[in-house]
Amino acid sequence: MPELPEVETVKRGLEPALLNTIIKTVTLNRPNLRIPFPDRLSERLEGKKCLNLRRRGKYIWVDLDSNETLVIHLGMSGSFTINPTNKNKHDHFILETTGGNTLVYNDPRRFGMIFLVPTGYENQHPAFAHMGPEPLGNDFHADYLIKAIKNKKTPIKTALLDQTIIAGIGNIYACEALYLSNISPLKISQTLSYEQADLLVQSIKSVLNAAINSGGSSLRDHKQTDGSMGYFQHSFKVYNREGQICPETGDKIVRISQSGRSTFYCPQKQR
DNA sequence: CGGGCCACCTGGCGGC
DNA sequence: TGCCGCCAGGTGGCCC
Repeated sequence: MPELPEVETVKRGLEPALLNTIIKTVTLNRPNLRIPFPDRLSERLEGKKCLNLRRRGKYIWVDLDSNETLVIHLGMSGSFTINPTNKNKHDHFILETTGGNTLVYNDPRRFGMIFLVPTGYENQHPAFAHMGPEPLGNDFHADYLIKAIKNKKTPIKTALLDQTIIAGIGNIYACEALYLSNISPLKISQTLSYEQADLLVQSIKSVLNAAINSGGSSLRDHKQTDGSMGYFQHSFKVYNREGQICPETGDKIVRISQSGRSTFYCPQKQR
């Protein structure tokens, strides 16, 4: 599922259940997700207080009072449910807090990741060492983007998925932002004009903020931490809309493949 | 180093 | 109803 808006939605959902509470018990129903769970994970979490929740790109960071930060990535199919009514297949990681809440991580495909980093040294971890700026932050702007792609010969769609250029963009919001910017996903990155880069930056910020305000997107079975669905998928202009009509041009939205991922766009509007 | 390809997994869907 | 191929929100290793 999850790109920046969905991860942000999950982080906000976890906050009331985790912040300033103590992790009472940890249950691991298997030895690994995409990577093995950290050594002695349960002991390193149990009895620790959650001091702060943060998000970096598509990762959630939970700062503990043990000078360790719990890092969670939801992969393609990971989700959290707080106080679920049923046990489900693929419930892999479960936290119970002294506040009386149960947080269940479910992930059918197990592309998710859970690991620990020393608090304050997050950026030394390989996952973050070369990560690009937060798209909603002040240091993501046209000057930055132009510089970041000035030697890039890959299509701009592919560049938007590169987490070392921008953090948190995935396949959906890359397609949506390019549509809003009237830029072809096939356009070679280094050929973007300053004006196009500026419009793209504004479109990225705009679409991500709109998605966050809608509670993220619910594709397939992805739900929020309270079990409810996000709504932003109804606002997709091109993603998953192959063959449908672009409201601006009346032409059909097409699907192509770039770097092994589907790209949806309106060839008339996006040149 | 840049970039393409593929693996990692399970499950849903459409076609036959 | 069942089987099969294809597709899926991400990441990273390998190879050229």
